[in-house]
Amino acid sequence: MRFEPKSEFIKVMNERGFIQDSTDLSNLDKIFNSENVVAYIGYDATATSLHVGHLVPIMMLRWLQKCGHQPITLIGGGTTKVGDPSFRSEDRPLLGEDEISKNIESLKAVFTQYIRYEKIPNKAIMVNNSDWLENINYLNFLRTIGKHFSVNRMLAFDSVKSRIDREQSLSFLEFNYMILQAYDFLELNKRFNCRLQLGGSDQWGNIVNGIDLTRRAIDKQVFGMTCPLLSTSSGQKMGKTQNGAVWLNSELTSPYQFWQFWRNTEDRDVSRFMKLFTEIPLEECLSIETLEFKEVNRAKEYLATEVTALCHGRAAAEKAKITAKKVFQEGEFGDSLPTTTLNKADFENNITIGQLFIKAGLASSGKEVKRLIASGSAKVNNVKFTDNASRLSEITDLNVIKLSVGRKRHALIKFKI
RNA sequence: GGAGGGGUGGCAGAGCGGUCAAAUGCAACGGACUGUAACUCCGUCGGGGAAACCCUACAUAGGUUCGAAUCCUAUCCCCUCCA
Repeated sequence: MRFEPKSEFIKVMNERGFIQDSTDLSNLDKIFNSENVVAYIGYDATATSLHVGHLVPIMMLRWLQKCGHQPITLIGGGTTKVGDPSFRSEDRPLLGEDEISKNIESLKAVFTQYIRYEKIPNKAIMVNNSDWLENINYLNFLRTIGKHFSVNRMLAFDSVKSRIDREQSLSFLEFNYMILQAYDFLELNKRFNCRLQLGGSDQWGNIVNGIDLTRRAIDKQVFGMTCPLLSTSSGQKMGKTQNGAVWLNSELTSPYQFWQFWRNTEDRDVSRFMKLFTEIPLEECLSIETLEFKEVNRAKEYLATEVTALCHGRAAAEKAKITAKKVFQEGEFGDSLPTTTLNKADFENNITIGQLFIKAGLASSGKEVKRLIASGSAKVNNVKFTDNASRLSEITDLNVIKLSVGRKRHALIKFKI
């Protein structure tokens, strides 16, 4: 028997493929259908930016708001100091205060891109769990919260089980993480009547603990819903490129690179990604599945532009699209290619052209440049570059040059006397 | 506290005196094929240098040896069993 959601939100989640797991979905649907619901997602400030893997839960929250409900974005300023051990084989390195507060700012910037925090009735709330975690009284916490947790049960959760099974140490510090996250949920319920926690499927254990705690501590029913963790159809973990993760922060991954990432989506994933990462109407997303290959290829541009527009704004997305067109179809330069400007010292030292590849981020070492030259994949202004000994002074046009590695990786070098 | 096993490249995991910048697999990068796709196949994969060539690396610090990832000593960390 298929589940037919009544509420707008659950319906969207369901048909666009957001739901991996949910507690009591039919009841949740009823509530969504009759009331305004407050829901939250939480992210720890463990990295300088979020990456595309984090995007799905954020999109869930965005839809939630669109459907008239109220989102809470929780920043784990407190829990970051503990470290989530879920599905990790080793302890996380402990982050310092400075780093954490820097990361928090970056997180906020991403959230505000997707979610509205002002001027509408159901404007979102931003909270930081350090507000209530920092000053917890240990004994008091153990007696009121700790008593609701069964260690036996905690050990049985998949998220830590493999760690235990493999006899890898799980510090007491990290073991407490799920309790703290559970406590967050309870706290948000008390403060804002928050009744739903969203998250990636790796968060299931933590979410369920929060639900149980809220029931035991204050006898209220709250809900959890997780989305699938991203992977491509060929089974790759998603969001990785030659430069590492694809970040949502434009300083770390430029809009052009971001656009390129989506442009290179596999055929089989285009429709699925449209449903998850854009607001393109469902029918249109579904129609992709029946397209001929040539049209699928066009659809990837559409996908890339829409995802980029959400993340970096419409203008940046269009610009990235135009650059891509120039670079790939016309062999031209394109404004939003990664650009490096040379400084005076480079001229004085008369560095080698090979070094330019390193400066442009197309190669990580001189050795690599050599390899690229040897394989014939390094190009300067679309001409195969073969002479590793050539130097800057041999460049005749001191305006701008394009460096390329392979067919896909391009960068510009600009000159400034 | 006692006995034993182990710490190797981004990861996994061989090597156990020289031919080791270190097998193999994964990841990554490049090429062929294409559609800026997937699949498959091929190549590359510590760093500096235009090059000759040089420099770091097999937990850390010493030692033995012509020569050590490989042997010895100490230290740190992880695991197993016993108490």
